[in-house]
Amino acid sequence: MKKNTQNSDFQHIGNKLLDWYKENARDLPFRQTKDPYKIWICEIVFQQTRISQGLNHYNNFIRRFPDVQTLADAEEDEVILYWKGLGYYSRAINVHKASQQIMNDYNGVFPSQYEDILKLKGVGKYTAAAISSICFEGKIPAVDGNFYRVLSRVFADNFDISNSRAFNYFSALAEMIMPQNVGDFNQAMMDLGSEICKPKNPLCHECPLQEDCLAFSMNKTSEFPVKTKKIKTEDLHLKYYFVHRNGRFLIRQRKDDFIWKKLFEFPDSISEKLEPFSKGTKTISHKLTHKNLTIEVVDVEVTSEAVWNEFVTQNQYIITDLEASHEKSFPKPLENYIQNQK
DNA sequence: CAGACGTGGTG
DNA sequence: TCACCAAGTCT
Repeated sequence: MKKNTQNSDFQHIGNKLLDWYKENARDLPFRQTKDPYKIWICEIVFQQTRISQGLNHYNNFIRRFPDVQTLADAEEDEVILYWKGLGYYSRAINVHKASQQIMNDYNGVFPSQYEDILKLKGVGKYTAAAISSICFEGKIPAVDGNFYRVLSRVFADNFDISNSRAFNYFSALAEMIMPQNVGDFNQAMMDLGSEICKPKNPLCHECPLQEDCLAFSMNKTSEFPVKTKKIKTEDLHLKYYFVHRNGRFLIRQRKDDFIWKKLFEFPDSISEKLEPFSKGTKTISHKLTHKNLTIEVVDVEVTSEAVWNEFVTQNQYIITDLEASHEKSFPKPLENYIQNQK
């Protein structure tokens, strides 16, 4: 406690940040509440996701699932549906499980202690700190990519952010500049990191920390943060069959622990009897963080009802159509393929 | 614990 | 164009 109130040469930095935040905080829907449920959902939605990309998903999610009870009572597939197009779909599965954890373990009351929040599925150290500080006056820095970037620049610190100890390292730095109001401090760091201290071409002339920033004084902001580990991508080839008849087509739910877990997809094989119905093939290229996908989709229009029925029955595929498919969550490239059928 | 997990924006 | 990155967590 005391280290936050005295003996810190750097705490003025945190206070400057707070002053800046009072004038420059972004007006976002989750900024007007301390409801831990809403803050939690917001923190999960915006993991590795820009505000502009996730804002509609956040609003739609809160409208449909306004509280823990509603979310816990929902079907998993509907929760995943509300994550459609957002990516990192395990987040949807995890918030659903966590809502049931809250119902079972905390009688539906969102836990207020950092250690309890941390036990929730899908909630790690960053998110637990954010919820704790914003909703319950916890005094823990919510160290994320913005903290890495801002702190490494302010202190011209070349600690490698790909190192697994980076979280602890930058947490200690954060505590040196952290003021009493940690909730606003954490949110101020996020706003500064995304609006001013951007990865490329930071707006240093607008930055409240400019005169404290060592990287700026050395004209070396582009050299921080240091990140040695490069992402390596591999090529992957997928093949699907768009098996359809009279406007209806076949899908199934992915069950494995590969990409797009629990999302829906097309059959990836057909029987010999269907092969004569194959028409054209379309090739889609789709990039993931770690994979360059090439997806081949074969259009199979089944003009024989007997063959269609046999294939559906033997493989237990789900029959859907353009309209009903809106109620299912598909990977983006398959969603695009379906929309192009119109 | 290093690698996997999505999508869209950016320079 | 394409590598990098954006409010991380899980295994």
